[in-house]
Amino acid sequence: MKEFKIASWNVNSIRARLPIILDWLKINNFDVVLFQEIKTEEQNFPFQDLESLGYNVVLSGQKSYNGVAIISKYIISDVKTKLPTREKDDQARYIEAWINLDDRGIRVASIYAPNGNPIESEKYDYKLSWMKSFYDYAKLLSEYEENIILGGDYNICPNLIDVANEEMISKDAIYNQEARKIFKKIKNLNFFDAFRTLNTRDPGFTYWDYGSAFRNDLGVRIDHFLATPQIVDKCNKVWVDKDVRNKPKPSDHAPICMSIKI
DNA sequence: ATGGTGGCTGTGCCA
Repeated sequence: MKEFKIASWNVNSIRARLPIILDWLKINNFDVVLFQEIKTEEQNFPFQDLESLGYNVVLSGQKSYNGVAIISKYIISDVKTKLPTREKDDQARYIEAWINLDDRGIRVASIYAPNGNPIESEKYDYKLSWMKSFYDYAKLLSEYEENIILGGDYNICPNLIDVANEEMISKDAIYNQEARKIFKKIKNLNFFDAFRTLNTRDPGFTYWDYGSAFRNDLGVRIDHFLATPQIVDKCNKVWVDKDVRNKPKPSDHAPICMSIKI
C-alpha cells in the first residue's frame, strides 16, 4: 500500500509556464502529471528541467497549438501517441502510457479534446468527430478491467453545477448537448468522473478566462479524470489546486489532482 | 466576455 499522486494540467504553453510548473512540482511532488496544450514540438521541449526533478517524460508535440505530455517518477512503457481509433489525425491531442508500479501498473492518458467553438462551424464538427473516436477507444479500454485514468482537458462542462452561471456557457460548445451526451456515454462504459464522485457540492472549477474571471470566480469545470472503478475504489481525494491559478503569468487552467492508495 | 487577455507566429489564429 502506497500513496500515488497524479495531476492533470492544461498549461497553455509549457515554455511560458516553466517557472511556475517547476516550483509547483518541487512543492507537490506528484508521481505522474498529465500536461495539455504544451504548444511545442519535441525539439523545444524542456526535457532537462523535468528530468532533473526525477521525471521520465513522453510527449506528442505540436508547434503553436495543442500538444500533450506525460511525466512520471515511475518507469513508463507501452506509449501510444495517437488515439488508435484515429491514427490519421495530425493534431496532437492524445498520449497514453503504462505506469509501472512494481508488480502493478496504471494505464494513464493525457487528453486534450477540441474546444469546438463556434457551434455550427467545422470546428464543432471536428470536436464531435474527435469525441466519437475517443468514445470508441474508451470502449475498447473498458473491456480490460484495468487500473485506468483518462485525464485531461475535455472541453466539456458536464452539468450546470459545473459552471458559475448558466449564461457563461449557454451558447458555448463546452456545454452543447451532443458533446455532453458523448461524455455521458463514456461514463456509462464504467468510467467514473472522479472529481464529481468524491465531491458532491464543490463546483470544482478548473478554468477561468483571463482578465477578471478568476477574481470573480466565474469558472467552469472542464478538466476531468475519468477513471475505472478499480481506481475510484482506492481514491481518497480529488481536488483542484486553485492557488497556482493566482500566480503571476498563470495558465488559464488550474490543475486537477488525485490521491490514490494503491 | 463572438475578446476587454494571452500564447504563439509572423502582420492572424486559437482559446
